[in-house]
Amino acid sequence: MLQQTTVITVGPYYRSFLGRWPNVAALAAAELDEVLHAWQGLGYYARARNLHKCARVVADEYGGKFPDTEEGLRTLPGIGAYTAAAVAAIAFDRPTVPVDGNIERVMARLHAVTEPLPGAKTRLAELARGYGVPARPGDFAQALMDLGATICTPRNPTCALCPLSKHCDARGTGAPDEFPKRLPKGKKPTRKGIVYWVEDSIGRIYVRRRAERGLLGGMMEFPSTEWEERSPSLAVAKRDAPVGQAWHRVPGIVEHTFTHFHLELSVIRGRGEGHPDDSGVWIAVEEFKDLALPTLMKKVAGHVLSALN
DNA sequence: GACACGTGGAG
DNA sequence: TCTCCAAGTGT
Repeated sequence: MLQQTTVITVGPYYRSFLGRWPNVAALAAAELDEVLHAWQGLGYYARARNLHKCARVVADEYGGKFPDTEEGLRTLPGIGAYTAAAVAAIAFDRPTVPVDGNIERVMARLHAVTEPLPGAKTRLAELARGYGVPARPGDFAQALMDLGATICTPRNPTCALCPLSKHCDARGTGAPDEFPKRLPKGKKPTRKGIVYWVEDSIGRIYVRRRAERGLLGGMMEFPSTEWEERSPSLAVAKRDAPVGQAWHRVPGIVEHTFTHFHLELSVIRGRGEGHPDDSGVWIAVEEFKDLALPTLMKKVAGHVLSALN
């Protein structure tokens, strides 16, 4: 959960997961659907699929016990270089140094590394591991991460409180907050599309499941045209609708920004029936809470519902 | 190595 | 309002 996500955001999800699935066996026994639903709003949904798959691998192939080496952990779904090292060090006291974004920043400042990220990753990891084998690997890692999270912060670092300030090369430059250097980011493209909000004779809405892989994988959605640089015309959208007829455009636009592109969606409302899609279901608005609806789709629903009032 | 992959809080 | 970025991983 903490991969690319703040502790504050994760907290409630973590407690909810632990309450509902207190151990690996319980999570392994859960349906992927339940897990995705519980994950909704947390983002990076591949993590939810990996977590679930990981629980099943540990339950089925490791007798419910996690491998206790970095190498063994590394083979599990969703566990990469950082998490394998972090679990090995913190849970199993293995002599290794996980390197997360916090530690990269601390090292970049301590040594005033001018090479920009992401190219500098290898160098920063070498620096973090260059202090010798830590006597208490878990504490060493968490000390550095917490230093980064609370004092050596991305903006406005509190150098006056930093136990390492006298050794910090970036502080000597007078602008420690300018480390680590980063390559300039490219501008995000904008994509556009048209969403189909289709209602049946008793007021239920048509939703379907997205493909397992890729963007919002496995989450539920309202059908839409492709999202491309140019939105299709309304005529084309109506012609290609997977379900529905008697369309009316809902005024306004739904906007959402993903990691790598902006999205602008128009919505058309229509009436329909039937099951054009294996993964499609008709569902009352009141039941949306039972679906794994990503934030984008909640915005769409909110947009349509507010337009009706 | 580069890119895809969400979301919300902070400044 | 807008940019930045967070206990990264998989392809």
